[in-house]
Amino acid sequence: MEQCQEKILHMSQVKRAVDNIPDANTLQSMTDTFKALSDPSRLKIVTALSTCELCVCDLAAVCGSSESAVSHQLRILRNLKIVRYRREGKIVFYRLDDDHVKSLISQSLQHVKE
Amino acid sequence: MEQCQEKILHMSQVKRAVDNIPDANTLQSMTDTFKALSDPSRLKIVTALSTCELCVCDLAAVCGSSESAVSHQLRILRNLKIVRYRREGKIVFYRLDDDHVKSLISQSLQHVKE
DNA sequence: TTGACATATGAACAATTGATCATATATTAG
DNA sequence: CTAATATATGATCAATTGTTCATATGTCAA
Repeated sequence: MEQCQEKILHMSQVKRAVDNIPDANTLQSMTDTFKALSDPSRLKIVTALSTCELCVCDLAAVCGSSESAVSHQLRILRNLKIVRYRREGKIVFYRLDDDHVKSLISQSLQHVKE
Repeated sequence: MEQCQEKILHMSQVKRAVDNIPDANTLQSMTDTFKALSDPSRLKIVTALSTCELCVCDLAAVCGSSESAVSHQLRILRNLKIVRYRREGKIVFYRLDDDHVKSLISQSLQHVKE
């Protein structure tokens, strides 16, 4: 191990690679975003919302899970600014927060379809 | 709950949303891809590899973790076709498998920078 | 062949996570 | 106000996951 640390094969590339890694906070936010999309229930919610806004009740029907479970997942997505919501009376409508999320979905779709 | 299932607020949207959700296998592959990027160690590896190819030894140095740990993570990334490798004597060089991964990284970076 | 080095893998353990159930909050109707 | 409905949240528990350590494999040099 020691030896290996000392004779890194491509020092300049390693340096460049290290410089290219985002700072710890940014990296953490990025992994949080990916983690949010790494659960089938949440990905279902997000892909569903990529067509139009939906309320919690509808999302539960779409995902085939309980409203409580959906609500828990929505909180995670909300905290990560992946979804926004607006209240209309008793109903809360959710939609995607920005277009980057749509991009993430479509890129991953293309990736797995190869 | 029963009641809610029966009076879905926007039936046509729900139908459209359901139709837009990829089939189970595709969805699983997508979540696997996101999961792969949802770990700080693996995201470090991937962002490092987005600059140039690197060997396991270098990646360990870049990530500040053991070569064993890196190797374990690389296997996961390999299985998901996120990275490729080529062997040159004793050294194994890793690089990103395709450009979709780069896109995923840059999109998530833009997302968190807002 | 043997020894050294780079990488890979298996097992085990600690930490994280998603679902469930019960309960709480928010809004409207009456 | 109270009742009903839609959503949110807290606690618990089972399942999953990343790291570590030990060991195995693969490659080259002598």
